Amino acid sequence: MFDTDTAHRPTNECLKITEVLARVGDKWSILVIGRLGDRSMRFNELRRSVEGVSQRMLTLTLRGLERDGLITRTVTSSIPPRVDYELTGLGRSLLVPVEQLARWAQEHRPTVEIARREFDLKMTADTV
Amino acid sequence: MFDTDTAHRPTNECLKITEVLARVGDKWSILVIGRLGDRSMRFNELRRSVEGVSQRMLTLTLRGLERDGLITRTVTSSIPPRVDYELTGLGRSLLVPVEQLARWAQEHRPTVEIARREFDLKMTADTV
DNA sequence: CCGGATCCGCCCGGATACTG
DNA sequence: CAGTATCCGGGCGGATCCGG
Repeated sequence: MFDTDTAHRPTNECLKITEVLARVGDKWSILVIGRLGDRSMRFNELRRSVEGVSQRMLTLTLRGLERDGLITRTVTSSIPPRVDYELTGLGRSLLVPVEQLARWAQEHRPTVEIARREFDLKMTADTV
Repeated sequence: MFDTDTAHRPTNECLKITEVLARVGDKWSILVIGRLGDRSMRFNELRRSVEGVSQRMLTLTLRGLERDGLITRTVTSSIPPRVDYELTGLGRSLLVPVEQLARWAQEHRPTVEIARREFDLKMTADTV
């Protein structure tokens, strides 16, 4: 999979896709994209909303998303200055599969947590 | 989003989901899951297939996936020993949204790359 | 209010060597 | 073949201070 043909060309497409997924896979990116799904937001508004993200990481994440054309950054030169972030069309299109993934996570989280506990129990049992 | 209600409880569900997504977001996990989508595979078979993954990382990735109940690990004690990895039902269910994400990446990769180049050009232009 | 710049701890992840 | 153990360098990410 991750390829159109079943012959499975090893690296060609796959690596490129990985590169793109690297952005999505990033912890903060998904959360930020999720927050911007409803409406555009300002920097500190996002900062408070995501909660747990440091200023540095939020900045870097936003830069990355902007670089990939997933969000726009509009500066309003006023005092105090104002910067709004908003999903682009591309960003909104990404929202669709991301939401599906989120739904999967939400739906199967209990199952995963049970599996984790079972696994951890077996491990400690083996060690002891 | 990432929440059932629009009231957006900040941390409760969201953090848990992030925790689950952490596994999916992992670079190797997605690729391994993708490989196992078709059929079960042995360790070194996977190692060659994924291509780029180190032995250590493949081991860690497989442990994580097994811990989360996404794959099974069946040992056949023979000489040489044989270990097969296979997707569980849960793992296969995850394959669905992951494939959608992969499709998105495949479909929009050119757009993203163009955006990146444009962005980088603007940056260097500003710096110079 | 929105960042950039810097310092630095820490963990990820590769390389290597060794077991069953 | 399928790992575990160990070492270690690079980069991620937090904290802090400063600038517009």
